[in-house]
Amino acid sequence: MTRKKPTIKELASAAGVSVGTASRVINNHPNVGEAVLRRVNDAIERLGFTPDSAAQSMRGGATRSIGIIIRDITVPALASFTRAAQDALHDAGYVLFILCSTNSKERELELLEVLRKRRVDGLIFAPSSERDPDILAACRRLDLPILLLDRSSPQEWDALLVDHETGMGEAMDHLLSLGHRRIGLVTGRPVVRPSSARIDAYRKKLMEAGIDYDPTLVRTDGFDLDSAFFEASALLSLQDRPTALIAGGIDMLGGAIRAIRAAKLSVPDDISLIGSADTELATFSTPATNVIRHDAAEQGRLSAQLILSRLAGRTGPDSHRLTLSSQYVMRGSCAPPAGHSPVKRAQKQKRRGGNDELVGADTK
Amino acid sequence: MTRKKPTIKELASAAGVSVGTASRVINNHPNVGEAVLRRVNDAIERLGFTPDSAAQSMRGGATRSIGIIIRDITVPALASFTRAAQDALHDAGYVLFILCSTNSKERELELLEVLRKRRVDGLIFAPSSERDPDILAACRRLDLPILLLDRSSPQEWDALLVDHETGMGEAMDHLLSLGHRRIGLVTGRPVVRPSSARIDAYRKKLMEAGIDYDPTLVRTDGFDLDSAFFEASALLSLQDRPTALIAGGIDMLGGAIRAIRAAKLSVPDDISLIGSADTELATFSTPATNVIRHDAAEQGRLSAQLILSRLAGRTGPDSHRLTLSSQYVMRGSCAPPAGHSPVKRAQKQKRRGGNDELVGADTK
DNA sequence: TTGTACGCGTTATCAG
DNA sequence: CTGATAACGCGTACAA
Repeated sequence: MTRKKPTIKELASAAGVSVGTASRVINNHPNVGEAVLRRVNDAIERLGFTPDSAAQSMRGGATRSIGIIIRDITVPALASFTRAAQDALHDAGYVLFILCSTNSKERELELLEVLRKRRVDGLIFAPSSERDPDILAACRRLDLPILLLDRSSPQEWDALLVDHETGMGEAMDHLLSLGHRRIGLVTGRPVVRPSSARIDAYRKKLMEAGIDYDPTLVRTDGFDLDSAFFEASALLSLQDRPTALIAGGIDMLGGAIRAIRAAKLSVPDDISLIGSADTELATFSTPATNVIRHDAAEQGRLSAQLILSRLAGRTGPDSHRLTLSSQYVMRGSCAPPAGHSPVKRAQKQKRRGGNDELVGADTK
Repeated sequence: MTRKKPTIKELASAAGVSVGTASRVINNHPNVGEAVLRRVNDAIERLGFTPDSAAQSMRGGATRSIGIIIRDITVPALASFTRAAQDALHDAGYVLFILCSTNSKERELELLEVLRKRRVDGLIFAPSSERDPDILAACRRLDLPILLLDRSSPQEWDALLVDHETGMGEAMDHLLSLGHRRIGLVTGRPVVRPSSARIDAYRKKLMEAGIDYDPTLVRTDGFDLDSAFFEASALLSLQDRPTALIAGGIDMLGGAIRAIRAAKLSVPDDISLIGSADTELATFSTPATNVIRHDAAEQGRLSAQLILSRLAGRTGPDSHRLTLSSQYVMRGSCAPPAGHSPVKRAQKQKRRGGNDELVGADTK
């Protein structure tokens, strides 16, 4: 039974070689004698030797670890993202420090400090604001490759972006074609791309349909479930309340549903509903909820790939940006507004709910 | 703008002191001169100095990091657990390496190796089997404080346990009182406490009710959603299918619901349904699903506390174990079996679904 | 092909 | 109270 973690010195003496030779075997350098190699490998096996990564980091500089700061690992889409990124990084020999910011600036700064101490080799980050100078300064002093998650600025860093516009556009098209003219939108504050992109697409589609933009129908606060509940409730208690509601955040559908229930409304008869991530909740709600879907796991894999490629030596001021598509998935949560002449045929199909679903155009 | 990460040597010379003094200031040792202290702290601020934790680990031994190996961070209850544990550990100055095993033995061994290299100070672990000798050996060679998550053996390690018996017992009592006599149970393989405890409680309650135990009604495979779907489907396609179904795993409710839908059955009229974690899905499903609830976040906090206390010096062969209660939450997913004389009054209340819920006895 | 010796950034010990 | 120095485990020039 092996006791304490053996050092390379012990390994060397056990194999009857010098530490230099032992090190060469460990990192399989070219010039090692046949017999010596076997002897050392044997000892490695016998002692259960593993190089101490702290010491390695100190010598070589790299820690083979990268950090991620996200809002909350408790949000299903973010968990999927993180899981996928971690798996990919693991395969490349990296470990991932997963840190949750709760979308708080103070906490973000604190976590950046943690990562600085730990000297991670890279950072995947979705800051709570794209323009906060303190956060940007803290990032810069890290002096690391950074991959922004769905944040478009600053331009100097790589970014993995989601094309919210397309999915949102398809969703709006659908609602408008059903006859909705008052469409509520709850999302995060527009200091961050996912919100602003959604709002842009929302306004654009309204304009195309010749409908005036009514700012009271767009409520922006946190991306979290509680904010969603609160803001959705506000919309639903308007005297001229919207006939459709879009939850513009991956964790907001639950809050919206809760608000709708609290208002004793039913989906889709009283109000049509669209969510922004394809979760268990969206699938199993009754009726199943239409969502703007994007593949979180794929985003995680690609993020890992992007940052690894950067770590692998790509350097210079040219930043890489990757944009992933989103698509609108129709299920049973949308219908013509009450009092509107219904398009029976199409509606019946959609209302069947559950497994058979229609995916919007941009499927490829 | 601070460039590279400054070393203690640079800090010392910037402050005009020796590295020894600098170090003393950093770790606020008692004997430091008033003026020198100010001078050094000033330089720390100015340079943005942070001690390199790799170097610290090398010197002191401790890495101030602890590892957790869990099934899948994508499972909501596990995400909540992990998040809470991480927050508590963060407050104590530790970082948490979150690693996902997918309940695979090979992967577990691989991840244990990762943690060995990284020299974490402690491990929180829910192994896929309580008795697998390879895993136990790998754990032992880590030579670390280990906290088992809902695993009762081996006894030598601390453990945080969930009292599945109580919640399961209450659930069974409810079903039996409604008149169910054929109750299906899908759960994980009984190589692990959560499964075996559930099965034990299930059998005990049946026996008390004078009902013969029918092994065809208990299906054990993975704890994951797909296994749940598959095993639940098998139960539902029995010629004499159960009138109630318990999903005995924190990630299994979705699979059970999917199976029920695929079988074109409806809850609770055709079949009563009980889940094992209080998730969004359980809350927002229609009808809202009865669950056996336990507080994952609280478990996370307590786990952190337990392992910290162990790290703080508690030593010796005496292991600490903490058991947390579970409780049965009644909502709208259970009813008397079809054809059974219904208890109308009680049922109506439960069927109202949604927010008003009745919590089982053990509420304290 | 192999061994020796130095340095990475810290902290702790020991003199002064 | 402060400064110099050894040691932690490893990789790598450089020497043999």
